[in-house]
Amino acid sequence: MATLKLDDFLPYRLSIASNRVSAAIASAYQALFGLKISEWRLVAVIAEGPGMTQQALGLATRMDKVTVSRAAAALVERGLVARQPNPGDQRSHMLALTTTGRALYDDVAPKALELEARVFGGFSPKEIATFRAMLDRIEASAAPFDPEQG
Amino acid sequence: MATLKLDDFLPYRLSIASNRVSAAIASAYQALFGLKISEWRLVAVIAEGPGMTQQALGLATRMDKVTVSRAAAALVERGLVARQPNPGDQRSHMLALTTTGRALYDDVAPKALELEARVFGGFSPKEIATFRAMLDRIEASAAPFDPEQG
DNA sequence: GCTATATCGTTTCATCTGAAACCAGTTGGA
DNA sequence: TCCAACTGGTTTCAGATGAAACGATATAGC
Repeated sequence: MATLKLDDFLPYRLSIASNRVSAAIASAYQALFGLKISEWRLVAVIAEGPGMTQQALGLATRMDKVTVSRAAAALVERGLVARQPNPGDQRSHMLALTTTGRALYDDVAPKALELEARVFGGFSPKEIATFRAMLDRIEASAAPFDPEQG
Repeated sequence: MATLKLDDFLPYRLSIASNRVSAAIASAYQALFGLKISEWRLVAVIAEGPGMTQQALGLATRMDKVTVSRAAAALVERGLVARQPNPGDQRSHMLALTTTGRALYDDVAPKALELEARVFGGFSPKEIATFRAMLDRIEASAAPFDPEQG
C-alpha cells in the first residue's frame, strides 16, 4: 500500500507556490495599471520586438490563441497597441505599442522587476540561476504529456 | 528605460512550468480515474488522516472552501467518501474514505508517484531537496501579498 | 484558373474558480 | 434565556480559460 503525503508531493507544492505568486502579481498589475497578466505579457513581448502577429505572440508567451486574441483586443481598445496591416498576409496584423503603450510599459517594467525582487529577494544570484535551470528542465519533461505544443 | 525580457522573468517561468505540470497530471488523473486534481487532493489528505472536517481539509490542501465543498460532494456522490456526524458540531461532518475510496487511493497513489518521478526524473535527491526548500521560501514570501490566509 | 485543404484570428460554449450572499447551527454577553 | 455576532458549508453569480466551430484568406495540386 503506497503512502503519499500531499505536502511532499512536488507537483502540488509547485502549483501552490506558483498560484500564490501569480495571485500576488495579478492583483498588483490590476490595481496599479488595470492590466491582466495576459495583457502585460503581450505588452512585454511587443516591446521587445514590435511588428509581431498574434500567432507569433502566442508562441512567445506560450498562451492560447484565444487568450492572445482577447488580450490584444483589450489593448487595442485601450489605445496601448496598434494593428498595422501585414503586407504578406491579410488574415493577420502586425502589432506594435503606441506612444501611450510604450509609456505604460516603461512604467510597468520597473514595478514588475521590483515585485520579482520581493518574491525572490532571499535568493542569491547563484540560486536564481539554479532555480531557473530547474524550471527549464521541468518544463521540458512535462511538455511531452502536454497536448499544447508551444 | 527599464527593459524586461519576458523569458527571464521568474514569475512567468514559474507559472508556465507549473501549468504544464498541472495539465499533465490533471489529464492523467482524469483519464485513469475520472478524478479532478481537487478531488485527488482531498482523497490523499483523507487517506492520511481520516475524520477531518471540510474546514480542516481546506487548510491542509490550501484550497478554497468552495472548491473543497464541490470536490467533497463529488466524492460522496461517487461513493468514495462517507460523511459521519460530527458530535461536537452539527454544521460539519467527519469525512472518511469508504472501502471503495480506499481501494481507489491505493490504486492512484503509485501512479501519482510515478508521474512525479517522470517529471522530476532528472533530479538528484539533493536537487529535489533544494527545489522543495526554494518552493517553501517562495511560498512564504508571496503569501503576505496574497489575500487568502492559508 | 479552380477547388480542396490549411492557417489566422474571432466567437461560442462548457468548465473551472473564487467572491459574496446565504442558511443552519454555535457561542458569548446581557 | 435571549439575541447578536460568528462559523461551517452550500449556492449563486461573474470572470477566466480553452476546445471546437466558424469566417476569411492563403496555398497546393490538378
